[in-house]
Amino acid sequence: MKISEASEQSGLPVKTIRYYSDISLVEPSGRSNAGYRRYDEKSLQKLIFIRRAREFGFSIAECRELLGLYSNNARSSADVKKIASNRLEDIRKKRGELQRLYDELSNLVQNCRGDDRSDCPIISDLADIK
Amino acid sequence: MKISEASEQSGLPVKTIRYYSDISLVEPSGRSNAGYRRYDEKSLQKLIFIRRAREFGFSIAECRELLGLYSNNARSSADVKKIASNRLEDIRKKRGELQRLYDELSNLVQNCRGDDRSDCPIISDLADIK
DNA sequence: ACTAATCTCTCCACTTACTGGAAGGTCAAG
DNA sequence: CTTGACCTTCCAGTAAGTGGAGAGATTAGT
Repeated sequence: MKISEASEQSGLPVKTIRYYSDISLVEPSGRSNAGYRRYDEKSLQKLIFIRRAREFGFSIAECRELLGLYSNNARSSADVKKIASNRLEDIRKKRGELQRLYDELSNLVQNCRGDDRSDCPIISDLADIK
Repeated sequence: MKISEASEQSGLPVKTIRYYSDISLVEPSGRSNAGYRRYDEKSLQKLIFIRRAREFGFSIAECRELLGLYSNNARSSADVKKIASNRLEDIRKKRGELQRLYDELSNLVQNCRGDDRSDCPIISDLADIK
């Protein structure tokens, strides 16, 4: 199939698929006479794999690693679990930070009258005025 | 004060302060004969303001906007509240996505034995194998 | 006064993960 | 045979900095 069909099937933009080809993350299975990229089932599966992994927040570097494991039947599930656990830990941290942020900011917004007066606790707090 | 002291006082790296100067976000109050950036109390306060706003996840563009409001005594607290509320909405969304992600991924990790066998639910799920 | 260490300057390149656009080649339909 | 949709490569830009090179300035110690 051509790149546009691979795009439809995988849910990735054409540009992104080309980009993955450029960085040798997912190479097309071949090229037509005119130089058009061809994708077969296997390369399509890899694209889908990457799309999902990216949705899970894995970086391109991690995707590359996971893809290696994915293609390697001799992999151990321990290797995969390690990468996923690291990612899980990242998410845990980010979630905590985000929550703290949310609490602080919503507190500020609630204390702001939101009228046409110029005194505003959001500005004051950002400016660190005691 | 020189840039290194502004850095200490504001909690921003020297490089970042120079960057903010380059993009005209916070200009130094002046330059020494030798061309060294000088920062006074006012410019320092702006740097601190920006650092805190960035910690709250405001983009540089939003910081620029907030800084305009910060410096403008004729601002209305409604303007500020609007920007902050948008940001709050972003955080709410991101928080939801992150939570969903966390649940899915932790489910996968829990179902993975993590031994030296090659079958692994994390890989299977990413590959979208039913 | 001299020297060495520490600043500071500008400029350039690199980062992540793409996205947009220009210029040009290819292919199928009417 | 031409039109329009597709494909190619290459160049540039995004956000928000970080890192380093090479050169000038300042400061501390002798």
